[in-house]
Amino acid sequence: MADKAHLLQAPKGMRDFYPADMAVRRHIESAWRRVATRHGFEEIEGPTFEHLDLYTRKSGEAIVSEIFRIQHRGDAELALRPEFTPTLARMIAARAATLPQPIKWFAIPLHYRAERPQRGRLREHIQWNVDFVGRPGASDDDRRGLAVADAEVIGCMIDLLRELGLTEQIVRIKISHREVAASLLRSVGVTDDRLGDAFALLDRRDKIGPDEFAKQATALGLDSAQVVRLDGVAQIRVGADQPWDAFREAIGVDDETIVELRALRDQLDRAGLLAWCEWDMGIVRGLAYYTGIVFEAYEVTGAERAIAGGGRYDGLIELFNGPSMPACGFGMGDVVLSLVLQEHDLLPDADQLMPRPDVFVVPSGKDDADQRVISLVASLRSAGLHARRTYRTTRNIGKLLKEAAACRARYAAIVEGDGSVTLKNLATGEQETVKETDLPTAMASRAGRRPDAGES
RNA sequence: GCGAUCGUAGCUCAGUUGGUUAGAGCACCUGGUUGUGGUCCAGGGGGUCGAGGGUUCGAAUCCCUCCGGUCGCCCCA
Repeated sequence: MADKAHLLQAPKGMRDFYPADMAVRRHIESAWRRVATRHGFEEIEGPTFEHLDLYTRKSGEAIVSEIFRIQHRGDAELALRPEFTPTLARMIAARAATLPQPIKWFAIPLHYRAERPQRGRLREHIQWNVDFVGRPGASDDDRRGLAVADAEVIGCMIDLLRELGLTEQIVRIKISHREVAASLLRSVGVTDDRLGDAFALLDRRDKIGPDEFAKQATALGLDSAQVVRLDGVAQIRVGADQPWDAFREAIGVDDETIVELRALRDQLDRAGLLAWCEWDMGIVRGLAYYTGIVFEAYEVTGAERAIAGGGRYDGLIELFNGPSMPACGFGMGDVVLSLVLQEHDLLPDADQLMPRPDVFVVPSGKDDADQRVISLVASLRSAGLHARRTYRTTRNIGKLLKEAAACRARYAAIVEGDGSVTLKNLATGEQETVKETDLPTAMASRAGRRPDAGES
């Protein structure tokens, strides 16, 4: 591969982040971190590589075939992580005995999949993972008790959407339940050995159209009356803020089967979140480890892939040799989220997101001003200020001020060379003269700089 | 893994039926207008036309292969 052009390209499906791109990325990541933190989740991180069998243990061949594998000499095969949940389960299983419960953790890791890139899907992406592991209340086996955790997780997700400017008019959280859906499928006439295929078909309903749907449903062994009933199940969509009876009648199963959904509704109602949510039995989720509620966040026009998705996976910690612990969580990737924000004009321009210098220092050209710039910048930085300077040799003050404005500095400091500095407020145009030695303290007090100013 | 489509400067594009050393605007850089963000002036860097091969006297242009982008399929973390 001595191909020079080839070496200049990022590998397929991978992204370069130039400063402007990085500013946008940090904008999203910091919103994730801010929201998860205020909901009481603590940040963790795991290794980028895991043992390959961490994934092969539970995932099907189709998923395993899309994992990037790493073979180093004779060592056991490694995998670039395709998802975070197995790592989370492993970390919890390893210390389950000593961790205070419930465990509320989040992570913002990079994930990898060896697939053909397309809209909303790249080979490397950043995904926010939020998980609630353990029982939210006193230990009991009350099926309704876990709804508190489910609602907290969904509430955190909604708060993030809101934080970035999205509304319930733009995004909808579609909620289903694995067991409820399975029960519905059985009642339609799907046999247990065809349940998996029926779920997959349910998931595809909107994409393949009614005719193809009917054809494939027939292939599952359903007669024409059953196909019609299955189609009815796939199309059940009831706003969560509608009366509960509307949903109960739509799916037509007994109260015992939907007790967890009912409990979830109560929790979401108390948190004031029902307007964002919708019961949709067509939501399936591909992963095998989900055991209860499953949910996905969609842009309402359906133009994009799911913004986020998750659910309850009560058996997974045990599968990694930990204790039996209930768990619920979701993942939200940066790619689809960015697309949706962009479409709705909610992604600020990069220059609005780049860090702003407090002060930009330029020499006047008089006396030894050039030399004084160096020590002045050093003392400003020592005072904790974001200080930049020009590297140009021109003495054209106009051009230097333009440079200061271009990087969105709050103030420009013109070093006069006689021990004084002309300090110009670039927003208002006001300027004044201060002593060079007083500049760091003068700046610190007036730049309105807060300790966290660099983060947001 | 399969299919469609695209690829000329950082960006948006021009480049005649194949015909000299491949262009424009914006952006960027340097300086000037002899100290205030604009305007203006002068100058500059940057592309082996995605890469490699073929046809031809001659290829950005025609053909093949590969590499990427985009959009689908499969699958969805």
